[in-house]
Amino acid sequence: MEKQHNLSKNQKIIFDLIDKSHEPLKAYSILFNVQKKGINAPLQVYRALDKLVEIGKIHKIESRNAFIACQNSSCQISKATAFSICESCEKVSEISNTKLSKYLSNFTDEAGMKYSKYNLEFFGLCKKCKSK
Amino acid sequence: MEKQHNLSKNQKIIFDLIDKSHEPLKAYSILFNVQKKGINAPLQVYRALDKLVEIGKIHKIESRNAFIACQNSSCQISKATAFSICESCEKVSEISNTKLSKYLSNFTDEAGMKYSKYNLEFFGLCKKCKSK
DNA sequence: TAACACTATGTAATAATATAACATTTACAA
DNA sequence: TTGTAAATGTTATATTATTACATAGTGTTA
Repeated sequence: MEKQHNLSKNQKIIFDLIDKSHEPLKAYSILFNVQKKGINAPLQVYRALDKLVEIGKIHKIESRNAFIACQNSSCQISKATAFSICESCEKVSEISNTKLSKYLSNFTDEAGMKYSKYNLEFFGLCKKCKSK
Repeated sequence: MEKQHNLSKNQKIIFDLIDKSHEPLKAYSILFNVQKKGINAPLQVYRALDKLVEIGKIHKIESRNAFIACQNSSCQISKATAFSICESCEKVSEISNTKLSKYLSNFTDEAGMKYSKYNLEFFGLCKKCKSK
């Protein structure tokens, strides 16, 4: 059983916005969009984002400074994430591939270290953009 | 044969600084350090960084907004990078593991796409920090 | 060598992303 | 009901990165 996290008011507002979006959202674009709901300051957004990332409801796309909802019900706690990013249209998809995640979780470096946490970003052209 | 890139004056100053450093450097810390050499503005730093990243002499650690020199003579052109990052002391090492890079370069997603470009960041505790 | 294209530089202003510090309130378990 | 952790609200500020415009250097080729 996953731990149930009851989102607070701000967390819920911001999660709902990100979850409904079909593209990664940036912090200040989120801020702009939630101002009518009484969230006025960057810090309120960043605090909610931090918490949502921490509990695995959203992920940060590091190379884009943007946030998307987790597409993968099984990674709510894990911090092992993989994405594909289209360099033309900026579409981002979360990759949930058991083989890949097993491979990376079991990866052992030269010093014999394993890492349960990782973030992988693949770059290329999505199907649509490729066929243009 | 790799293409030889003759670094310009600013590029050389900034590359040398990063290359000598034992830790990733941030843009404004670089700026501070090269002011005595006549580089006065952020843009001068960012332009050099962009170019150095483009030609593969340095890499950006996305999760840290910092730059390190490429440790891997064979990735001067490739944009396929992997790093381990210690969450305690922030030590960053470039991983050059042929198996890993082959695995990732050959990875095919659900839609049948391959990606020659990727960035992977592993997080954990380095040996030193683990034994504390 | 002149003309051209391309790359790099210099400078000022500003945009975009993120955090510090402090006061207060809410949720909820002991 | 009291103590504690989490969340909120607000202001100010720090950090990271880009736009816009003017100038200078480098290398090619006519």
